[in-house]
Amino acid sequence: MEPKIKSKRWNSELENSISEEWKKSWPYGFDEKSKKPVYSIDTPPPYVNTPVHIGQATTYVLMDMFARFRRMTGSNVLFPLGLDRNGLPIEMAAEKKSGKKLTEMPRKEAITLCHKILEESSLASVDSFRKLGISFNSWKKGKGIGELYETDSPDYRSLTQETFIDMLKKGLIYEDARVNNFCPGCQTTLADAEVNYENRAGFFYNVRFRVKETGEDIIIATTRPELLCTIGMVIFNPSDKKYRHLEGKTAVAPLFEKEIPIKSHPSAEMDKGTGIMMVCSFGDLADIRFFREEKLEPVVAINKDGTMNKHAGFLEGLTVSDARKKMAEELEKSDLIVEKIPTSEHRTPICERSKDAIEFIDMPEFYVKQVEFKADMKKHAKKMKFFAPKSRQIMLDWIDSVSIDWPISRRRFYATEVPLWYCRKCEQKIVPPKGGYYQPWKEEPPKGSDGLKGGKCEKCGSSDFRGEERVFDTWFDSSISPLYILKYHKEPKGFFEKNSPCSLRPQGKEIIRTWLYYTVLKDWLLTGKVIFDDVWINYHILDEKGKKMSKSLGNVIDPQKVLKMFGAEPFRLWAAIEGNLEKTDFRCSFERIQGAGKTLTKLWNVSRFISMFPQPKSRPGKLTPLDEWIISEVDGIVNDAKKSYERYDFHNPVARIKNFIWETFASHYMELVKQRAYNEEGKFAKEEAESARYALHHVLDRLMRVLAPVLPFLTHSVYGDLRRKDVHAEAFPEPDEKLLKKKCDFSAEDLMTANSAIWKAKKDKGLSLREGINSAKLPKKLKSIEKDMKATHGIKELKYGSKLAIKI
RNA sequence: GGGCGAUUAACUCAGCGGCUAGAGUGCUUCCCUUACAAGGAAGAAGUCGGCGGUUCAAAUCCGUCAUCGCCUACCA
Repeated sequence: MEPKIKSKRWNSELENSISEEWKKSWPYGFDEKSKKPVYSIDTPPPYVNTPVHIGQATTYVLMDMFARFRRMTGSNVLFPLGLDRNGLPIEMAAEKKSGKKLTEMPRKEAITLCHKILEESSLASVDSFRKLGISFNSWKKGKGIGELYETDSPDYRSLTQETFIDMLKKGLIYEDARVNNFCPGCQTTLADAEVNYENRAGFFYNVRFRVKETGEDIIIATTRPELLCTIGMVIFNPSDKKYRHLEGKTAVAPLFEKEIPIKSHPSAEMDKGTGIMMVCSFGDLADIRFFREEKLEPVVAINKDGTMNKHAGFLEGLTVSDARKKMAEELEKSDLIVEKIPTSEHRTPICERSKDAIEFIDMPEFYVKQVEFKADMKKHAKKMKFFAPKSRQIMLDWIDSVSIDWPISRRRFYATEVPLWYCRKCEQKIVPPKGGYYQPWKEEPPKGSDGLKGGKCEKCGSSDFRGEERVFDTWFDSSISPLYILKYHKEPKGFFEKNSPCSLRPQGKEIIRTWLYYTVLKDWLLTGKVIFDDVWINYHILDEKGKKMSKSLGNVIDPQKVLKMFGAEPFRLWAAIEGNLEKTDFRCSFERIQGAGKTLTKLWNVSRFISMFPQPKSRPGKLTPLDEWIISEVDGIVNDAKKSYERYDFHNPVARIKNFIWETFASHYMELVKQRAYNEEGKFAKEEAESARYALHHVLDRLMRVLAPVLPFLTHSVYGDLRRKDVHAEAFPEPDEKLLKKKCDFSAEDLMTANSAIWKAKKDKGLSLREGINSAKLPKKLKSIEKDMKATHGIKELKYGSKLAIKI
């Protein structure tokens, strides 16, 4: 008998030919006319200027498994690909490439440089996605449902602006000048979510102050001596006896001779530093809060370029870090520093993008209200189903730590423009109508804007307008991705109404506080809905040594390299089996991806073996007990896999399926059924052979379908060769309930133990596995498969007892 | 400082109240048996981080300590 499948192993060239086939007619487009329920996946748009690395590729592969599985269970899957092209990362790349600061050139020029970066940005990521077999709805850019979208397209940006106009009118957005995180390098205000902390080396300076009334010295520790000129108060803990006599007295700041009140305050801890501290405006966010609560007048001594201003006296013009050094020197000269203790533990807030130290500067910015919605947000976080459930806590913790509203305006260039104009004469605000894409820095306000009357300022009649120059935080854009893909702006009462909330948000744990949090907040404020049903949070793929992949460490693995070395299928199988990305990080190892390839070879050859036998047209009237057993085994596994897949767990079921293929099926069932399936010597009845062939094909069929989401190429190839159908268009298999409930006489373990004992006995005697044995005693439960046991092992006399015994 | 997670075979990981604790890789011995030598068969290998406790029963639950990660915070 000749197998229908010719080659002896799976190879990645077969992937290429299937890719070519799919290129000609892409089978995964979104069908708007379909009556099936929509299952929507809000995929994370990767940045285009750097290609995705293997860790990200792993997450998209897993998302693809979710999508493919849902298609097989009767959903119309919305699985669009988006590309992120807005914001600081693009501007940073442009600055690096040109060697110039964008903030120091005309805006048009800066934008031209960004466009250049975007044009040159390779589409390596998109190519990787294609080769990995990811079934996004479309690879074509467009505005249609499911088409590839870009976050800087006029269509996307107009939705971003529309949401701003809406929220502004609803009073959910306001403008205010308050002290906030400011990055001197990027020259813009930042939200808390964009600030990271790093331990940086520095010093504790123990500085000598004088008490005006008593003339005594007090020693105050600080890491920011350059802020001495902004000191607002000196405080000590109310229960600290050492300083109690100073209550209400006046401290004199050294060098500046500034007089400030000394008070007791619970936020001063007795065992920190010297137990008495100075509060300056502003070393950190806590200082801001303190000044606000104590109604102190802050002195802002730092300019927005990160240099000291006139309030800093002799430090004026110096950068913050130079000023710190200079101040320390001056204090030392005057013998005002008692001690200087080096520390590597000084926690410094830094800009997530540029890594510059954050300063606190007041600027007028737009804010989205969020503090007053903390309780609502916690309710929403509890409503969404998190996979894994423990990931919910990350979001709850973050909500707890929110203390100020969300500043959304940025003083940068390549991002969505804040769509506003102002009358130059009377500062009347001009708000354009929803639906357009506006660039106020280079356009006049459009007709129909609020605040205009006949093209003139409604209030003063002037026609001289100033366009807003600020842009939005990129998260203000990103947080509407589910609205965009569900066509909120095009069909709020149609497609959106019908198909929201979005079924699934898959994303990394590190952007829970940004992407997930902001999306849930903003989309709820706009639509009144909790925008996601399910949230799948992935952990990270680490490098071979267990280190996080990052460009700076130089340990980034390109998926193209993996594709070239092994192809998509071993990588996909590895991604499913290696670890549980919902719960923990795991490592990327080429050795282990290659190892996954062995299972492909096994599965391929199992298929090849089965392909030798014709598939019976219908189910034989009677199946042998062995065949009934294997069918109930595979059906049970498929049934459990379905339940796990629904919970986004591919790891456990696929590992189990892999084990089933190698052990239960290939090593034991196939060995036992071979002779009967061949039936070349006519030892078995025709019906018995038919039963074997039916069971073999049944198992193959189930394996192909249950693995189709994981191994789209291999299953497509095998199923296509043997069934002439596309496995991806098949339904996910339902078990044979009758067989599943029927109890077999024996278990898989009984069978394996018996086989192993016989093989071991032969081996111990130095016999080949093909040689026969005279007698064997097997457990009674195996009696129903006597014929198969005899034929497989060549047993002449078979007896039964409670114990297993082999005689040769 | 607070929180979360991890610690299981040489390595990478499953298992998370109940039969002698599993898998892959690696290792040892034998075998080209007509699906597969990128294979097959057999095998060695673990006081499940330490210490206490709950239970008839503990990798599994509780407490505590240690080490390593991550998140979070007003450590002057």
